[in-house]
Amino acid sequence: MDEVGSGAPAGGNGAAPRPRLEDVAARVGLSTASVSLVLRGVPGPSERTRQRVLKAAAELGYRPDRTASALASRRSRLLGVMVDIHSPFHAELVEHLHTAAEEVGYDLVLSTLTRTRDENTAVETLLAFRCEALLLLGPVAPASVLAELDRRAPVISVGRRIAGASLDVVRSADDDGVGQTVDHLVGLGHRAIAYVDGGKGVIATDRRRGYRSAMRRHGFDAHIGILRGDHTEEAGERAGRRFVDDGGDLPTAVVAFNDQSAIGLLSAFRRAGIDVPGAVSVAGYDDDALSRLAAFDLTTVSQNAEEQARQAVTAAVERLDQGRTVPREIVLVPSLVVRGSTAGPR
Amino acid sequence: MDEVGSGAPAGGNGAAPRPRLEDVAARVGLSTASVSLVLRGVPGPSERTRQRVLKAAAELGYRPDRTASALASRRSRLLGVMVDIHSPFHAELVEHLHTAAEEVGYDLVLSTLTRTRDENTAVETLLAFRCEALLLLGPVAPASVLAELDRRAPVISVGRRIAGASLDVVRSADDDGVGQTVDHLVGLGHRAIAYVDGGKGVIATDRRRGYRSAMRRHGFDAHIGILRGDHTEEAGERAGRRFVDDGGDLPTAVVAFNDQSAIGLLSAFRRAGIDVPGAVSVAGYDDDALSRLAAFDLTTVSQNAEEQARQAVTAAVERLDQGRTVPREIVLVPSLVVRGSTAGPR
DNA sequence: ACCAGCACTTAAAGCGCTTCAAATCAACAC
DNA sequence: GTGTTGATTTGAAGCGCTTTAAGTGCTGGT
Repeated sequence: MDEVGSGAPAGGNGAAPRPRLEDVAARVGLSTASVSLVLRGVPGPSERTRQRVLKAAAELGYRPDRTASALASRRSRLLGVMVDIHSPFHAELVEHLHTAAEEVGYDLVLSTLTRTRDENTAVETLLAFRCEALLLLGPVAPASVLAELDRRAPVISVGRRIAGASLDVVRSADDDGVGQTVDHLVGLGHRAIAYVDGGKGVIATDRRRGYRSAMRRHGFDAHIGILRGDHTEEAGERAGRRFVDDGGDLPTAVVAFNDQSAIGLLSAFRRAGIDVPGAVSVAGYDDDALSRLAAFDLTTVSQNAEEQARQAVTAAVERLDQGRTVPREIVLVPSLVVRGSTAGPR
Repeated sequence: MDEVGSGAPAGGNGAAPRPRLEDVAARVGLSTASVSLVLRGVPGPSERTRQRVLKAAAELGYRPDRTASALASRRSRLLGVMVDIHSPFHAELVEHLHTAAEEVGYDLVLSTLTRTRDENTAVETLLAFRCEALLLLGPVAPASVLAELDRRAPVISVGRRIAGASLDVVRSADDDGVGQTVDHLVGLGHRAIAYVDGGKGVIATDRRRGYRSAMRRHGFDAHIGILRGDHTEEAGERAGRRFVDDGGDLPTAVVAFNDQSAIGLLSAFRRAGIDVPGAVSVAGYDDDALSRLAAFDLTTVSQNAEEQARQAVTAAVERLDQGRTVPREIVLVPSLVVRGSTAGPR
């Protein structure tokens, strides 16, 4: 690549350099120190000064430079969030994280997981940005790795339980959630209730356990049936096709690891002409946006994304601004959301 | 909020302060200048020095502080990306943007649009991070606002045409894409082809125009039928229900603004017992992950997310490192992806 | 010996902002 | 007048890194 340009990070065209604190200070004939205080809302400056500074800053279109202030204050006021950009549930969490963070004066930095970007890269990026705490949405890394990471910056595991609990966790009781779903189906008269698994993560393990123990609790050990799967629509669909191809003894209800899987499952059924919930009931998990669509109208479990986001931010703030050092685990109670994809057995 | 803690941005627990350039320098008995050169791969330092520095840095677990280097170099090497976190298509773009940016030594900062976070906030956040260029995915702001923004930092509009073209645009020919879809349906024998609109944005306008003109081109003016909608699954579903409720003269094919809408549409049809593509064909736009699912198997239009991402990054680099100042518009040719949701009319 | 030329290194001046200790000032009490 | 006090304001020292002009040694040529 041949360098032709000036290398200057100039604005679009003939951009004037952005105004600095010093420019604002000069305009009102004060020191940069005073201007800094006013702009940050620190008590001290007189009302008159405050007004003049604010006016001058507005006139100049001054925007503080985060980079510089982070360096000087040794505080970035940034929370790093690791998300799976393909997950609707994460999208919802991020929405709420944004508002929760804003309320306490923090900003978010998002780092996404993709096919070519693993948890490690994502987290290192966050750290390079000097995020003060890391909110990891459904991390997959082993507990030991996360514990190690926690020594670099407070880590909050969102949605996933951590064995030794050496770091903060905000999650909902996944086993309970699936248990409620099974209870609901049993209440409708189902016995042959199958489960489409979510893979090897801790979250998947918990939900699977919830299914298993609920089935046993109802004395349906013999009906326990778990199909391999993961967190994608594709996995749900594959499971659906397997059911269809098997023909014979279809279960009367299927519970999926999450809504994405459930939607794949449901669509596969309907496409094969199998009525849901007429012929088979389907339930998901997460209560994500799609599950609410009338066309899917999926019975699912709400994890209360908003509350989880709020608690995660609170946990971070406690660590950062209130000196908490002992780990905390916050377990929310999930709640079943009954919609139209479940009904009595055929 | 009562401040209890030390306010120190300490790591999880008894965290040692992260090593600085100076620490590495001290360890090898060199100046920070030399270390900086080595670590940035600038030619100059001798091979021996290079090795020793690298070794020391590794041993100390040194990580450069972006914040500081951005400040010092007046270059952040950051590209700001504004995305709709609920859009599967954007998710795909982001994936490719990541790899494209990495290849040219830039990093991405994501700023999401949510119900409570508009384009303006998203962009200001990006600027506060000192992003050197702004890649806006499907921006909705008026051209004048974007042009104004372009004076602060080069703006690349991705996916959306800009009237006066005073800034860079990377997009695909939306009208052509929808045109191809209509041609395909006409080829299958359809005449009554309806369209579910995407709202008021420029992209929606272009696609709508593509539909209209293709219909006219085929002499089907009388069959032109446009239903109100937007970019969500919900809109598609509402449109689907409207068709179903109307009963009577259902079109034999429906083209939707995007895949999300198409999936809502298709699901609404199937749920109502209307076979797709048996009774009605459905087509979408974007070729996003869900459209490929066998259960939906949606005929759609590929915008080539990868190429768009690559071009967008290239455009930014040209602006930033190669001194280009005249705007460029790159229009890719979309390609129809025929799948199972379209077939001959009933 | 002496100097040019080359290959490395580094001192030092910031980048734009925050932080405090210290200075300034007006108002007051003696 | 003088000393005090509380309210404001500010000088100056960085934050951790980049950058550039200015070294420092060496080599080789003469």
